[in-house]
Amino acid sequence: MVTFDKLQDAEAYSLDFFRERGYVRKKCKICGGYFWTVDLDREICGESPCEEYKFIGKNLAKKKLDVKGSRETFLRFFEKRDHNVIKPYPVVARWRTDMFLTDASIVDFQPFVTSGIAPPPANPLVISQPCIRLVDVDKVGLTFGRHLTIFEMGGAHAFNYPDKEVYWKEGTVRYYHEFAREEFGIPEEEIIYKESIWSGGGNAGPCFETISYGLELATLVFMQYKTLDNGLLELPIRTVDTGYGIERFAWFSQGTPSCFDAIYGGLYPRLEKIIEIPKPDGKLLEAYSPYTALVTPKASQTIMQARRIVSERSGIPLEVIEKEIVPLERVYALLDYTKSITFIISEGVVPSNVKVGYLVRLLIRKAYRLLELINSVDKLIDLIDLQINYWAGDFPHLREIRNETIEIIESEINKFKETIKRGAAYVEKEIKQLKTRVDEIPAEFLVRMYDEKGLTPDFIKNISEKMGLKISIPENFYELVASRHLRAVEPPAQDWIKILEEKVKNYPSTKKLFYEQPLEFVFKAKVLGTVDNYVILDQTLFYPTGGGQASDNGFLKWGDNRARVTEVILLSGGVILHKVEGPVPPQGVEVEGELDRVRRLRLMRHHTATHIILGAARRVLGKHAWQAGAEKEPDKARLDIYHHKRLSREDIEKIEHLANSIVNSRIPVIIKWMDRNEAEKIYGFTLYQGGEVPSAIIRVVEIPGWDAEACGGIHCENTEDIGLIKIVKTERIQEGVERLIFTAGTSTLPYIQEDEKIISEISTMLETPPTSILQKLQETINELRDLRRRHRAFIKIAARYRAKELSSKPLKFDELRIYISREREDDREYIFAISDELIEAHQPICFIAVYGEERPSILVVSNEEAQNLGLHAGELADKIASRIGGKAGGQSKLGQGVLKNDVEQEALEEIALEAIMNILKS
RNA sequence: GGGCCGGUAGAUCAGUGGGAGAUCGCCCGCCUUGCACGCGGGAGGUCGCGGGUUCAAAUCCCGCCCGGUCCA
Repeated sequence: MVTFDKLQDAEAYSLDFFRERGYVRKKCKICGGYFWTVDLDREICGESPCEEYKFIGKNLAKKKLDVKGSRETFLRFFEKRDHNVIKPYPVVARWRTDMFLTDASIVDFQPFVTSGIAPPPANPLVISQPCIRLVDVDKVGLTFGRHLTIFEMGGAHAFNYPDKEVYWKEGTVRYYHEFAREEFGIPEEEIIYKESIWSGGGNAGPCFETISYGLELATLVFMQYKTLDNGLLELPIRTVDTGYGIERFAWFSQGTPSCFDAIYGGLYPRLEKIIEIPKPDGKLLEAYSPYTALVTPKASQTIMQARRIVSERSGIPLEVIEKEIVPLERVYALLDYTKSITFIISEGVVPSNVKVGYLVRLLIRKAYRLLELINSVDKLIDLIDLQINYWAGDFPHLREIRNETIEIIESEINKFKETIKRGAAYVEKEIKQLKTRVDEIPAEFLVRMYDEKGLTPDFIKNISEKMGLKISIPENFYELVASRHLRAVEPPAQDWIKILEEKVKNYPSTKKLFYEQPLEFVFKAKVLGTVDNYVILDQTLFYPTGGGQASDNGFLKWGDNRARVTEVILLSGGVILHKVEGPVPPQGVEVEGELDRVRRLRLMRHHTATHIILGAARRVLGKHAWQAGAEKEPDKARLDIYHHKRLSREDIEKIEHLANSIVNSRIPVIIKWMDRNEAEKIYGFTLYQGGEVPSAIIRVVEIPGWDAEACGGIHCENTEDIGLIKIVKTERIQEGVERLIFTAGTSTLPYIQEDEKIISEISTMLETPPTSILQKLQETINELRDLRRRHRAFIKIAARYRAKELSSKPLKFDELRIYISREREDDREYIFAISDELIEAHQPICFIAVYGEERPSILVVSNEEAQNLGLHAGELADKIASRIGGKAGGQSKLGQGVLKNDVEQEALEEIALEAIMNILKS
């Protein structure tokens, strides 16, 4: 264990190489950082924002290179120096649980290689890895391409084991130096090595940032420590982690005003046919570009601040920047975003509101808003298509999956348009209201609209300005949003697994018999010990819960004793625990284990069926249909897959047909243990449907020609053993994730029986055979509607007669007319209709009715004139109700309530009149 | 995985505990050569589902389903 200060020791950066070449260590007078240079007069480290770019418009490199040229130069350089070239990994880091996107080349080898669990595919190796970083997404364009959401990181990596040293700091810096000088012709005095500390993903180490002409071209990291709370721990494996900026080398070699010109220069002619590319004066650009080095993409610097700095130093007025440069920046950002979108979607990510799907949704929305700003809102798909064609030469999978990519993005755009449309109507309405109360839009409103409706402040600004309400967007808007989400996080529950692991840490790992003998159900084993009611055996046939497969159940027997095994779990140390009910076998005894045979066979069928269904879904829905989760139980299984639409009846039937055709084809299921790197080479990363697998050797379950997955579950020997696969239900558990619930083999029977029971009961109730229940039901519904309509009509007629009857004999007090009626029919509509008929005249009228048999209701209606006499209908209703037993209430014109006891006409009249008299008297 | 918002007529939505509403669309009539507009009339609803509180729930509370959105 060492302290963090260790990383700042000058010793960590002092190399023989520097002494040989005459490098000296200096302190930057601007940023205060240490750097190495051969230029004794140099006082500034050269890294942005300390210094502006010095290579713009110049021809400093040996040759001009595009991205491909830059990449090839890099790969071939290291290939010639004994590095094996490795193909790039996906940009979606599905082999990792701690991150969504590959943001550095070393990510490909974490955590298994860097931690020593698995060997690297080669050592040393070299790779050009497309990386995606979204942290500075809003400032892409501002720095003229120093920052990109997607870029290629040239990684030359060496893994140094205690017993095998490849190369370390000296070798790394020498390679870089040779590369910069020989391949790009950068003179030694322009190659600066700046000291820095790198830390990320729980690791840390010293590093050099290499700088030439104001541009950082590479970072050479020496990953050496594991970071702990109180210090650093030396790692057994020291990793050389270099990141050469492929696009930056291309930019430097071309000296174009922006990095985007270097990356996309070849694309501009075709791009211009789709959108207008602003063309500021070339001299203006060359004058402006060097000072974009002064922009730092940090949250603390606002975009306006950044612009002011560049304006001051370059001497170009802000108005000119706004008019000439900003539109160009938008096109730059658009190019970058659409490339990121293309790469992510092409790897089968479905836009959604969770996980990586959310990240790509944000990108698509940002690209869409940018297109709106340049009046080309319908061109997103054209740009995606352009990117596919532009990069497909180097990344062929982009073209292979083109149609699917386009369809998913189109669907996402349509969803966004809907959101915008709904949002606009809502905001207009809200602003109309706000205008009556305030004269400026409150910040809280902006935050609420963003949080609830996904509407950005600039969108609201548009609308509110049109409607003439002032608005100012707070600089700390996104902090306000974040603060809305600040809530105390619940501490994680006490982990009982951890406690068990601690208790069994001295036991040897349990021998697993279930992989060798998947169709054996009885075994003998020795009891090594027990913890509470958990039994530890030396070996077992019981499969523990894992990989989404439920555990086996069964019995342990010894002598005349029998214990029921209800759960089996595998602890991280390799010890398997058998949870038992009944007597617990004593330590040292030999037991006979017996599995619940039917349960196990059902689990096997469901597991193999899950692989088959996944293969079918990927064929029916597309390659984006990755597994999002799965669970196999004896009576059913479920598989969650990514998909951007609800599954139609047709989709489901297609999947069922395909899956059952694999069952019928009687395909043997092949299971083999393979070297991790080799398996990835043969099957690709679709192996990891179930998530990461932390080992050098992985177990591959293959249904030849259909599906291959890294999987620890127990499977059928042959697809035909499954018998039948039936999807019984689908749900959408989240946007972009569909859940398929299905059954295999005889587990299907209860579902069929249940359906049949329901159909048969409906059939009986409708008094019609099952084949015509639909028609009969339709007729029944039609009839119901017709009856309802007629009922309403007759109520009106009946009420008119009843009202006429009542109005002929009102109780009168002066000009007040009172109608009191005990109605047997329990129909409120009817009573109201009578009331409406009676209440019309222009004199005080009060109508009191009790209706219904069981729990009679009371209704009191007073017209305005009656209310003026003091006859508050609600109070009157309550007074009457409380006399009879019951409660009521209401407003002055209308009172309602329910009575506990029945009341006849005479009694009702007596009580009601008394109540009215009391009110009139007071 | 968590937070927030919403679900009322075919569509868009109003309705803060006391009778289910508006606009558009639909149907009929009038006006007009015809269409559109205009005028008059009409049909259309298990207020997402289930439970609770209450004399009384579209409305308040709880759970679920569905949709939207933000965050990790």
